[in-house]
Amino acid sequence: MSLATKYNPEETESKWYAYWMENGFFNSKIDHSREPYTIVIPPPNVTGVLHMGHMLNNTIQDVLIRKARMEGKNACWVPGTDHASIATEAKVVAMLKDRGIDKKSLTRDEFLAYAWEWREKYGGIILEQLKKLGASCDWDRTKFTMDDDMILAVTNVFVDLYNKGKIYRGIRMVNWDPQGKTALSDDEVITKEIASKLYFIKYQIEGKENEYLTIATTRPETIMADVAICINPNDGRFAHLKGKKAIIPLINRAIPIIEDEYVDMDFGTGCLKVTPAHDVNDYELGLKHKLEVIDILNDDGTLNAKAEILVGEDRFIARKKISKMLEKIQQLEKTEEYTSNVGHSERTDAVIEPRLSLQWFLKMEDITKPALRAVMEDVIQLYPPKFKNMYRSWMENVRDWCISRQLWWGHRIPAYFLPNGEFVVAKNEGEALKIAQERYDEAYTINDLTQEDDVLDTWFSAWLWPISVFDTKIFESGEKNEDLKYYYPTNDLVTAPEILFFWVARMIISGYEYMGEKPFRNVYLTGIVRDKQGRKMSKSLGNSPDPLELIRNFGADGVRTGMLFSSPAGNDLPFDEKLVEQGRNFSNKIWNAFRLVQGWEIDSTLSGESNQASINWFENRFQEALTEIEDHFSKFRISDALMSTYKLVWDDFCSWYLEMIKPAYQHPIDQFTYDKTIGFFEEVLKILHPFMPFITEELWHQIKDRPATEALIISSWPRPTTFDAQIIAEAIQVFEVVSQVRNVRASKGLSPKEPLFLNIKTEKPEIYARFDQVLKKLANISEISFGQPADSGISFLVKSDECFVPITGQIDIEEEKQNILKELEYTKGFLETVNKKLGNERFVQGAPTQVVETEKKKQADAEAKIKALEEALVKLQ
RNA sequence: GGGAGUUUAGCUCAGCUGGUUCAGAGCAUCUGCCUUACAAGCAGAGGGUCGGGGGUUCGAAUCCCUCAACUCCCA
Repeated sequence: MSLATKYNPEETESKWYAYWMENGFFNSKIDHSREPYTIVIPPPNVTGVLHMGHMLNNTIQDVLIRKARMEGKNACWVPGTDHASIATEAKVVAMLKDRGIDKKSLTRDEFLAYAWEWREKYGGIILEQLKKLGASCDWDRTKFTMDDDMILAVTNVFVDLYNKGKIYRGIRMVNWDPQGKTALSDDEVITKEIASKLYFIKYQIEGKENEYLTIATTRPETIMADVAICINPNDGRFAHLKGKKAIIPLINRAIPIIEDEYVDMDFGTGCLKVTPAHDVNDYELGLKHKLEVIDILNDDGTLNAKAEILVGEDRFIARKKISKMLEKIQQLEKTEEYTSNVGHSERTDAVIEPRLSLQWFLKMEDITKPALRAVMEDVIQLYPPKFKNMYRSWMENVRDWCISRQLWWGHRIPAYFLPNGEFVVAKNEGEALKIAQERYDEAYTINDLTQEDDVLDTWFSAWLWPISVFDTKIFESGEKNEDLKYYYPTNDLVTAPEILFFWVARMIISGYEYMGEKPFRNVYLTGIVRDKQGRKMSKSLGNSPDPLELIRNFGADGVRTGMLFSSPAGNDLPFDEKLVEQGRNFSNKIWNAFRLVQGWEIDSTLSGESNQASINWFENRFQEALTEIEDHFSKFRISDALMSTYKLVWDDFCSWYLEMIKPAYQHPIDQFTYDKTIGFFEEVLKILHPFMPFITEELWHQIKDRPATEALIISSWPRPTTFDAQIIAEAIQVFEVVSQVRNVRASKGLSPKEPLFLNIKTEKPEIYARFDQVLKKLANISEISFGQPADSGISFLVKSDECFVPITGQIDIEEEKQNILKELEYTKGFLETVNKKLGNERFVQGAPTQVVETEKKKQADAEAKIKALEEALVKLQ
């Protein structure tokens, strides 16, 4: 035997991946004779290295794409990465810091040169890692959201939407990340519950020596930005304060006391400090009452000159100091422990500062409508469908999308400011100048243009992905190229629910806006990979295994199946190394099954007749399983499809079929059975291939030498046909007898080597006769007889067939009696409930006839069983 | 505060329109085996009354109500 007893994946994997690449099996070209099957990868960001979430997500995509390829579809999986403005810029800034370079000392172009250098060096890592997993992407199509043509696409979309009046510039309260020094969209903010304090601060009433009002706030450092105190007009407690002014402590500025029903009389003290520059609600209130806006914070979260005191201090330090200062002048009445929800930057984890700034927005109200409808009407199907609710609530309450970011790394906004304070939007300087000259002043030159410094939100490029990976020109010309016509809409999108709004919804929006058509048919939402304690796997927690290490230890096939064993759509995957271990064991099982078959000698003079029943059974069983597997796939139940495959291979093929037809040691096998078995093996390898591409391709070529045109990856998926359920049921009956005989041996301590007699009392002896050889081999039976047994022995029932194993000496008659009595009692009880049902007229009349029929059959079976048990009991006497 | 989801064997999960494919699977556990394909294995076994309570029905894991716990989304 030339093969090792243990499968060694490392060599196999690199060999076959190279082979697939060399033969261009991953590449897809337009072919109108075949149906396209397209997936665009959720572009991992260039800063990333492969993590467990990617592993799960890309394994699923690879399973889908490989199956489609085998089904004869023109499978096209487009890979790529996105530029991840914030994350990448943060990495580059950090890298520069290590080299002793301050970002502020660089020009934009100098900084971008470093950024590109960084991306050249690290940007491709994650794609290389995907190859280790076996991902069969069309690498020739690899895209990056900041490729020249992709930038142009984004620019054109911006200009187009601006010209349509959908993009505007406005002052808004945005989520400011003082660390990243950029605005964030609402989706990039994570709210966390933080234990903080509620500070009760006394404000003196103007002109009254000893009269104060008290406000409660979690942010005492913002009192210097207060412009009013607000009370509820219905609040009798404060009626006397109407029209008066209060004095801000420490800086002694008088501010009006205003009235608005917005104030919650039950919360805090009922007096609300109004700070429009630093709170969203206060900002709205400020607009309503036409209040002044005083912004006391710098973009890095330190206090500015308008604060008058503590200028230059960080906001959190200022908070502590102000608390002390207030205490000193006895205007801090008290503090209370308080849990508040505080927004944090998804990228930098800095506490978000609500901040007023001039930003670019995309109007969402109209543009989202077709996208909402598409999902609600299942034109685009979400798996699992429970996400429809979430999708709807988001789309119905969507706010305008803040698309500008105060960063350098990204798509620079194509807006050009003019000396007269106006701006024009155009795809390049030349166009912009032309418009500026036409609209404002013929005398303008290129030097009069100053381009907007901000870049666009990363998602503003990613939302075009299903279109732009095929065609970047359409956004300019409106003409679709051939690729786009052929591959769009794509078929399935596999991604995480976390980015359902960030990304999926926006792709749907842009799909309808620019193609008038959905970007994909199905969206499969994977769960989050968690550790055993249920925590999300993350770099900062250090609770994530290294995926490449896992692949080294368990094989890519093992890891792929391990990830899929327990990951129903939309459900989190509690990761446990046990899972990939199970995957590895499965690889090994398949490997060894092959070693067995490969070692057989063939004797062409032998007849395979005795194996005919086994072969027949497996053919039908395979079809049954295939039908099941297809059904699972059609519902995106990938885990279940894998489990059905797993059981077919391990239980049916290895544990039953191979054992049934296996020749005795050092005996040859007949040609017919051998050929059939190899045929089965090949079919099994095919259905395993999407899950375990490497080992299956290896064994496929171990079976025989084949040219590249016959590689497994491009072989054809087995066609489901009808199967005979009767044949399968009969085999199960025989298997059950085998199990029971083995059980008798185990419970009586008999050696498997000692042959036994078996007597079966049945109405259908032909079933057992057909599997005569199998029964004898698998249960080590020397002789099978039918009819009434002469001797006493151990008996058991399989359905209503009564089996006897005559053994002498070792039987404990009393124990046997007890066993039979126990079963008899149970069966009688069972019969009673059935009889009760059938005796109930309302049941007989009300229930469907089929149900009544099965009850009658249950009755007959139970009666037969009771009779058989009673006879067995008599025999024991 | 509003909304959604989950709760079935030790663990992770299936159980579609209420009725034998209704109590299942895989893993784990226990027992016996190194039987020349595989100890990363083989053979066998045990284990849950379906979160609690109430209701509808001839019949409920499945429908309704209620309580509880957990998770997520939005505010």
